[in-house]
Amino acid sequence: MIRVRFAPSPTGFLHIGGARTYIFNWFFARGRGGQVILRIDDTDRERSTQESLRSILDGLKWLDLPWDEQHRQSERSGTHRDAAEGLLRKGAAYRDFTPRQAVDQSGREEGESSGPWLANPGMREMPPRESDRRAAQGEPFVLRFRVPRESSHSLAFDDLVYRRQSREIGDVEDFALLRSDGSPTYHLASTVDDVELKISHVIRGQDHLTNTFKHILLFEALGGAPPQFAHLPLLLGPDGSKLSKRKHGPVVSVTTYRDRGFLPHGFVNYLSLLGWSPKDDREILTRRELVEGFSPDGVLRTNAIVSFDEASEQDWADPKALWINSQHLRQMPLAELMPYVESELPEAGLWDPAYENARKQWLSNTTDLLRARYTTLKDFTSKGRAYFGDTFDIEPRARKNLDKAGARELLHELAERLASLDEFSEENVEKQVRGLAAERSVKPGLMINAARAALTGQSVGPSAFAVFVALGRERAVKRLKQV
RNA sequence: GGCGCUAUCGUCUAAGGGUUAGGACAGGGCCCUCUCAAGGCUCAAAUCCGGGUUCGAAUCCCGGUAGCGCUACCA
Repeated sequence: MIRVRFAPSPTGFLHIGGARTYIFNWFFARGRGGQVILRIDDTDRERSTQESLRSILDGLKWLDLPWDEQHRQSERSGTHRDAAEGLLRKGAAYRDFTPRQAVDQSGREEGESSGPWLANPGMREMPPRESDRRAAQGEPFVLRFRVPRESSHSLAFDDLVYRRQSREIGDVEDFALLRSDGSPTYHLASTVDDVELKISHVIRGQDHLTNTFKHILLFEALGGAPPQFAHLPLLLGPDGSKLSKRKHGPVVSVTTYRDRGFLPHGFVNYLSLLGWSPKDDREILTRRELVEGFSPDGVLRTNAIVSFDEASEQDWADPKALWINSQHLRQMPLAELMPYVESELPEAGLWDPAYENARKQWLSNTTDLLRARYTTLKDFTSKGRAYFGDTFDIEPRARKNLDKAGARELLHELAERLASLDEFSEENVEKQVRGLAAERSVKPGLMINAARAALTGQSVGPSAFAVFVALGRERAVKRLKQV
C-alpha cells in the first residue's frame, strides 16, 4: 500500500513550495491507489502558532485535494520519547551534557569543521553509569544519535528524483534526538512517525536531501525499513534565493492566490509545471491528466524560479500562473465555474437573490460572455461590475468615447428606438445601431464605442451588441439616456 | 570552510550521441474586428566556461565557475 505524507510545520503560512510538495505527493498517491496523510510537524512548540495552523489548513482545503488521515506530532510525544529511550538503552544514542552556550559558541561562529561530536568526544564515550548518574541528578542533556564510527563505510540510497546518493558516514554528525527540555527533534519525531504511520514514500523538498542519511540511520536503529525517498527541487524567488515570505512578500503564501481570485485548479496546474512537465507540449492539464501523468522520475533536479514583480499590479504573480488561470477560467465547464463566481458577488455587494432562481440562467450566460477576457475571479466584480450592479465608474478612456461630437445625442436617439423595439435581440439591436449610424452618416464604431462606454463605463469589453442584451432592455435604455 | 545537488531563450520547460535546439509565458509585428480580450500567423530570444571521448556532444567524462541546499537543542 502506497502511503505518502505531507508534514508541514506550523511556524509560518502555507508556502507555495509546500503546496507544490503536497500536490506532488497527492498526484503520486492518487495515481497509484495510495493514501495521503497530513501530519502537522509541530515539535517546535515555541515557534508553532495556531494562526499558522489555520493558514496551512485553509490553504490545503482550498486546493481541493483532500487527504485521508490527519495527525499532529505534538500529540505523539510519548511515542517519541519511548523510541528515544529505546535507542539510549540499545546504545544507539547517548546523552550529551555539554551546556548549551558552549555548543552555540564553538559551533556557530565561522564554523571550523568541528561539530559537537568532535568537540565533545567525552560525551559520546561516557560510561553509561556516569551518564545515568548525572541524568538522575537532574543535569540537563541533549540525547544524540550515536552514528557508527567503527568502520568507515559509506551510506547510500536511491532517490526517486536525484538517483543514487551516497555519503561517507564520517560526514554525518551525531545529530540531536531529544532537546534538553525532553522534547523530540524533527529528525526523531519524523522518523518514528514515518515508521508508525507506515509511510511508503517520502516526497519532500530537496533541502532534506542530505538529512536523509540521518533518517536512514534512524530507521535502521528503530528497526524499520526506510521508505522510498523522492526529493523535489526548490522554488526560488526572482532574485534566485529560496522563496521566503520575509523576502518576497505575499506571493509566497497560498492564501494570497485564493484571496486574489485564482481558481484552485489553475493554481495547482501552475505549480505542477514547476520542476515537472508531461514531456509533451501540454500546459493546461486537468486534474486527471496530472494524476495520470505524474511520476517522480520525471521531476527535474533543478530549482525553479517563481517569476513575479511585486511592484507591478499586473504581474503580482508569475505571469504564467495568471495565464494558466485564465485558460482554466475560459475552458472549464461553465457549471463548475458558477459556484466560484457566485461566491464572489456577495462579497462585492453585487448579489441578487434572484440569481438562485429566476436569473440563474442570466447569471450563467453573462459569466460565459465575460470569462473569455478575464484572468481571475476578481475580474467579475471589478471589470464586470457594471453587469451585476448599477453603480460603476466611467473610465477616462470611456469618457473620451462619450465626448466625441454628437455621440450623446445619438445614444439618446438610439434609446428611443430601442425602447420600442419588438424583440430585444443582439441582431435587432445591431440593426438599429447600424441603421441610425447610416442615417446620420457617422461611422458605426462611433456609436458602438460610445454605447459600450455608456453601458459599462469601459472602453473595452465584449461585443457591444452582446452587452445590450446582457444588460436587458430596461437597464440599457436607462443608461443610454443618462449620459 | 566541509559535504552534497544543479546548470538549455528573461521565465517555465522539450530534446537523454546525429533536430534549422521544439513548445509555452512575457515582449515586438500582422490578420480578424465596434473596443479589449480570445483565436490564427509571425519576429526576436538559449545549450555557463574550458578540456577530453567520439566520424559526430546540449546530451557521456574531467576541471573551472556560478547558484542552491545541508553542516542547529529549526523543520
